Amino acid sequence: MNIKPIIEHFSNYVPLNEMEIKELKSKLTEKKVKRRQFILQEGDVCKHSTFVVSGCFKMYKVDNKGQEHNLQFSIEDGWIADIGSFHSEYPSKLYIEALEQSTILQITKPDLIFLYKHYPKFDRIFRVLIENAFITLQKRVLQNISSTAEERYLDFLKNYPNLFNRISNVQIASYIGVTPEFLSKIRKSIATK
Amino acid sequence: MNIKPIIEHFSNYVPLNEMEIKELKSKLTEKKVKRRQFILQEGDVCKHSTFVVSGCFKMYKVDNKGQEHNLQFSIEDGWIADIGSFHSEYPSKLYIEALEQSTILQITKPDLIFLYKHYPKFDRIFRVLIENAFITLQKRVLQNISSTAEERYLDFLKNYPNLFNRISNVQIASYIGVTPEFLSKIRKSIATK
DNA sequence: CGAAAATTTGACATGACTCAACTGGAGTGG
DNA sequence: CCACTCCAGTTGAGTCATGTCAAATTTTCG
Repeated sequence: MNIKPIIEHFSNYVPLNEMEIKELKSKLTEKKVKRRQFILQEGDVCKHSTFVVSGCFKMYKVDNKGQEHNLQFSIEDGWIADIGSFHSEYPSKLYIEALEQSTILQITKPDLIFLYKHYPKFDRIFRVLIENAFITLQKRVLQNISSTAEERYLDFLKNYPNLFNRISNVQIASYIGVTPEFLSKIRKSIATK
Repeated sequence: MNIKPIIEHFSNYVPLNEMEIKELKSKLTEKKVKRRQFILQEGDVCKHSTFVVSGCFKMYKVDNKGQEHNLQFSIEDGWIADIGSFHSEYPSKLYIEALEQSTILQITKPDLIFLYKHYPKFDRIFRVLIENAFITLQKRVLQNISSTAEERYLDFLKNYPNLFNRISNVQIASYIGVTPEFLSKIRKSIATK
């Protein structure tokens, strides 16, 4: 199991000592996931918080018309989980699906709580991680309520330059909240400028 | 200074001991704020994290057409701050304004960091607080990208039953991302059902 | 190679915005 | 207590942004 990526990831926030690394390692499980494979499906409780070592995931909701709405993408060095379900242990309304062949490291809630309890540094690390995620999400809400679809698309390209050439426009459309057809028209209109 | 509300608020997560209460108290500042008064304006760094003891606030962005877009409301027992600006110490793009005469308790970033450093329990508490805020915000994003304006309005009424009879429809419209005129039409259409 | 998915295009429908006008309180000052 | 203003809310006409559906074309990946 290669835990180097996650150790380096944490070290960006607070360096871990030997003991913390050892304990963390003992709680992590490595998994290989194929394209189109799910690591969470609607109705299941989200049992793991997932760190992406390599590959790409989307988390989305399916509405009552059967349409998918992307809430989040995660690539290497990112996290993905339905935090609401993970903490409350209620069934999730979301899906998490691999967009590419991926390698992940997972931790369960009891194991994470063990780390919080015995190594308070993890409280700190995850506080900062989620603060950053919160800030990102807040920007997205502001954009949703104040920008046109074209602006949201251009902002997506700017904010995720390493993503847009890796996922399909269908996925981007679902993320910015428009139909694929309309995104296609937006792209055409941008191109002819 | 009445710090009882904030102590009880924290105790919902983790009980504080005497020492922690004493230190917390020494870091908090109480303020009275009048209706329409700002506690944050665009261009200023958000210097305080604010706990609302009583009253009501809105946090919003003004777009380049001069229109306001409400990002968040906070009433008694809630928090409000531009967390991005607070942590990065960059100028904020947001306003925070009192909708009612209010009483608040504020803490600065250095004081909060002092608490984090010496009383790790606060890392825990604020991790949980922001996790909850994150979950709430995630639901809102999902709604924005998957619901009609009418659905968003009905959900607002359901999710904030103690708010909708306290703020104007102009404010609600700005929060759910429609014009006041269109909200008026939505309300009429709902009423005639 | 072949099937499935992604993308594009066009005609048409509708949700939501803009602007301007009007109504009806809730304060406020004389 | 009246006249006045100010703001929230409503209404309607016209417009624009975006969605729907169906079909043709291209790309991707197994």
